[in-house]
Amino acid sequence: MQAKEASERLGITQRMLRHYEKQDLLSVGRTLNGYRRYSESNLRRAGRIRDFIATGFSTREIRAMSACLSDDGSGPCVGGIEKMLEKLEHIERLKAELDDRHTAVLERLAVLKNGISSSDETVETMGTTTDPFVRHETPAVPDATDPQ
Amino acid sequence: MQAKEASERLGITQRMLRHYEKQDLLSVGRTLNGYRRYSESNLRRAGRIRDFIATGFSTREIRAMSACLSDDGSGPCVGGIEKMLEKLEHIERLKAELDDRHTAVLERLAVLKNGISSSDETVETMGTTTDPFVRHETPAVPDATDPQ
DNA sequence: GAACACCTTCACATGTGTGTCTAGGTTAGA
DNA sequence: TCTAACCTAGACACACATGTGAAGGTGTTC
Repeated sequence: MQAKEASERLGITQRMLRHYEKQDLLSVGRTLNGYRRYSESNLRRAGRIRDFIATGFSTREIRAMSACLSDDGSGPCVGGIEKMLEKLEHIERLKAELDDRHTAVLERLAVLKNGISSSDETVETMGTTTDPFVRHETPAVPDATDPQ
Repeated sequence: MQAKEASERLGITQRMLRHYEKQDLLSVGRTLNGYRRYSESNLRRAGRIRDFIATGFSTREIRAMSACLSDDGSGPCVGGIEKMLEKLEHIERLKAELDDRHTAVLERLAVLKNGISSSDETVETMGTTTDPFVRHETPAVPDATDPQ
């Protein structure tokens, strides 16, 4: 398929597709007239790239992982093991964080679905401008859903 | 504690802490001389902010979620429910993706720990410059670990 | 062949996270 | 009192993902 359809199916811009290609993340075929020709496999890969970027990976990092994560050989990846280990840590932290957020969001939504208009003015949690001095902590609630 | 200690304990720069504060994500107390005074709760929150940013959230998004995820009221969040639902989708997709990547990485590492020097030259998977024309797809492998 | 919708490359612009430098104030120790 | 190590605010700079516009080629349809 050509660029327009690909971008529409992925929900991203053609510009982004070209960007990923330019960053050597995506290798897109061409038709005889020079038009890009996206395959289904291109689409899948592009979608993953998209998600990775949306997850905070840079194109550089994605490129680096690309070799390590390929189905085949390990050769070019050897030098990158430490990098991958770092990344693993990061991924695990992020997964945990996302889990927390996920449940937190669900809980919050549940609350909202019940009494929406119940509490009217709600403290906004941040008090950025108010409170000129030292006392900005919450009473030391330990876990991840604790604001501030 | 003051800025230096905070930044060291978090493993991020003072500049970043100030940035988050300036973006209204973090509300830090001051001592009488104007120095920032970070509380333990500040640290936890800053750590979470850090992870969120590293996970691809912008400060703007984090700020938007801040109200919704607070322990207390739902008031200012009401308008943001759709946004949160979108985010939820995103989060779930990312979690799945991270899971895939995670296992993929683990498998790859396992392979590497066995025969490292076995395969010598390995195809690099991307062939960006070679292959001037149409034939760049992999044979349509369907799932997430399929390269290209 | 004119119109139109697609495609191409190139280049400049913008937003955002972060680095880094400047210029100066504060605090503690010799 | 001098010095070093901390702190502050502000500004300029960079990388990166993206947007956008220019200038032009291709293909289809009337």
